[in-house]
Amino acid sequence: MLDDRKLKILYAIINSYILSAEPIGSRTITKQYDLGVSSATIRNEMSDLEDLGYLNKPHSSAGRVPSDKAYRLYVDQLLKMLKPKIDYDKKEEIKKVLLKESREIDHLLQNSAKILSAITSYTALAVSPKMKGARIKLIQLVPIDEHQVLMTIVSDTGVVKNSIFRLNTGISEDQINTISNMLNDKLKGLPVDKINDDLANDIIKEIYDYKNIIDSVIPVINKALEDIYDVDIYADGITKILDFPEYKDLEKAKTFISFIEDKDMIVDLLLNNSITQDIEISIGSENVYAPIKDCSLITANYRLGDKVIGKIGVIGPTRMDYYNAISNLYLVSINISEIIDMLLGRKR
Amino acid sequence: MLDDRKLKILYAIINSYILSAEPIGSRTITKQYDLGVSSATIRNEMSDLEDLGYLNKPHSSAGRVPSDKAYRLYVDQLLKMLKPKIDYDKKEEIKKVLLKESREIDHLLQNSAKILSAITSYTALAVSPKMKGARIKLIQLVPIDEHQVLMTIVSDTGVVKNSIFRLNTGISEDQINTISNMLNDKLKGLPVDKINDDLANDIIKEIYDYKNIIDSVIPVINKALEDIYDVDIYADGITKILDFPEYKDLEKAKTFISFIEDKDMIVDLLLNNSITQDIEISIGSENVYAPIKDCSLITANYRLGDKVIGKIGVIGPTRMDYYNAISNLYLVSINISEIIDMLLGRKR
DNA sequence: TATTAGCACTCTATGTCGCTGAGTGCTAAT
DNA sequence: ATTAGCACTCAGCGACATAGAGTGCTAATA
Repeated sequence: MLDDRKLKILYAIINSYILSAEPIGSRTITKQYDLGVSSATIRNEMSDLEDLGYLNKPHSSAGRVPSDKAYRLYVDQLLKMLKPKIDYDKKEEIKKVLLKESREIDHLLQNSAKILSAITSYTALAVSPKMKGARIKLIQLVPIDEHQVLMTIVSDTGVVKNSIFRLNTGISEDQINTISNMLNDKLKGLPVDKINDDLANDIIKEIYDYKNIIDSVIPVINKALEDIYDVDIYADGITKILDFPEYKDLEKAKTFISFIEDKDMIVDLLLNNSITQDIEISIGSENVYAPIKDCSLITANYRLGDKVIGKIGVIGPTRMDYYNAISNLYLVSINISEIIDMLLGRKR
Repeated sequence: MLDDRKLKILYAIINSYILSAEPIGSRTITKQYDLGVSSATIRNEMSDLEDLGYLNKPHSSAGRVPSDKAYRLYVDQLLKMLKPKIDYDKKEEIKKVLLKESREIDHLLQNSAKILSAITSYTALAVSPKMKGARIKLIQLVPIDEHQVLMTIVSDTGVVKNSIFRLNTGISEDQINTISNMLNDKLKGLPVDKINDDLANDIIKEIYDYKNIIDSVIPVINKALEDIYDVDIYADGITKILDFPEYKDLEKAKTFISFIEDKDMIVDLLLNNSITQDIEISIGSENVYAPIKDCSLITANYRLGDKVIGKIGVIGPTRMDYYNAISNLYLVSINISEIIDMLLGRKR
């Protein structure tokens, strides 16, 4: 559809615009790129590219600015080129930094966001491992004092969840332990989302003696599981967006930052898109949420074994250094997966 | 030192300026407050107040702006007036909202920050209970699989800390339990900051058989305790600062937001000042940290029983609605203490 | 003696005007 | 098909005038 010259010109404009954030004129192209044609020709081609929807003009006598469609073309091309190139030296460099302070998954993700934001100079986001599809590895009750019991649930994705709850009926340590063991036998290995009231009734049937206690424990477990679905968000470099001239407008900046601060939005943003691709990119108007309709979001999966359990991403202006962002995001995501594998062990 | 009329004028200026954020002229005062004197008299008094350091002029032909010294006077007065007035209806109203979603301390604090920011329209900060001075209520080890052990530590301040660690030497469930019980016997009730290497040696001496395992557990405990000191920060309404005209300057806004995002700074800000007073206020230049030298920070303690275990605060421009901020902050802090008492029980 | 009316003066904010420079788009020549 | 040339457009910028809010001083007043 686009002939070679148009493509070259379009890429030249995109590259220049990514650097300068200023509309690009025909003379700028002739000066900076040796395309062997005059500025008038470039002008004609630019006019065509505008008609085709790849370029926009801020006003009639200004230079051109790439459209979202142009970035899409550019990025799709870039992804193809990038695939085989992994800079292993850089990956190890990042890994070294990550390993230094990441003995727990939450630290790991926080640090990943930090380092990613530092390398790319865009805002970085990470979401903690999600429980959907996870299995219970351990559930146990421990008496803390006469009336308080600590419940701990560990998932095979490495998430640990504690709840302290009160029991009104006095209960002995032995009884608690019996129940704890029984719950563990029943629930260990089960997918988290398979635990429901039927199962609870099952359990009660088997040990009717403890019905009262079980009855009070079940809601605690359910609440805990609810909480466990409630993933955490790690953000870093939120204010980086203020460095870009397109966010000199306070109202825009405020909208953006408020959006990033809104946990529910970000969870939805990161988890409610497809996870088929390793790297997902949504550019400007492709984004569902209004506050980021002139941003680009790049996300990558991280895994435990071969199962995708979470995401990390960068978000910045559509005029973003996609090459840098994509490649570094990819390196960080690989490292996260590797380190999680290390922390949780290969056997599951 | 200040006669009654000067004081009235100063208060009038402060009140007007808090509302308008614009330098206050002598005529504004005569129009809005009935002081029974002409604008010329006000002008003379304002000139005196400026000489005394209570007022500043942005430029020679502008109105006056209160100095930090003026706010200090105003706030000290306000605190005296405010002390006996607690709006119990409002307190219960806030409590109702807080109770709805705060079954764990972290949610409680997050929600407190949220509601506080919503009521005051300033940025709200809260710090999770600190472990300094806390006692260990429970420590236990649980085998998860052949090589992994979950360690859980519960403090009497309601903080629960989990660490999953690996043991290279194979070890039976019974052995783990024995060690777990022993550690619990030894450490339960001890102040967290009393746990050190001497104690570790003590333990090893008593059960030399398990030396290897104890040796590998001790560093895990230490690391966990380290983490446990590492309090969390909850912030809400960070972008609220952008609503104030004094932060229309992007660079200033960026500095502020970056500061709030810097966890270490905020921890220091909240915990490293005296805790003698229930409400602490630092105004503008009284603040140590440069990025908030034109902000005011108001903090309140929350308690478990009679022990101060954490802080919550609001931060906004020095031109802040102190009355609203102080009284609501106080109500929220009382509620936090009460709810924590409920969650953790009165018996310790 | 304290207060006030009156006035000159100061300074910012705002709006207007014209210029400049970068850029486009068209036409005619190559 | 390409390009030189030119008229035209428009944002950005500085210069300038003006308005308006406010001060500080002086002299009159109670």
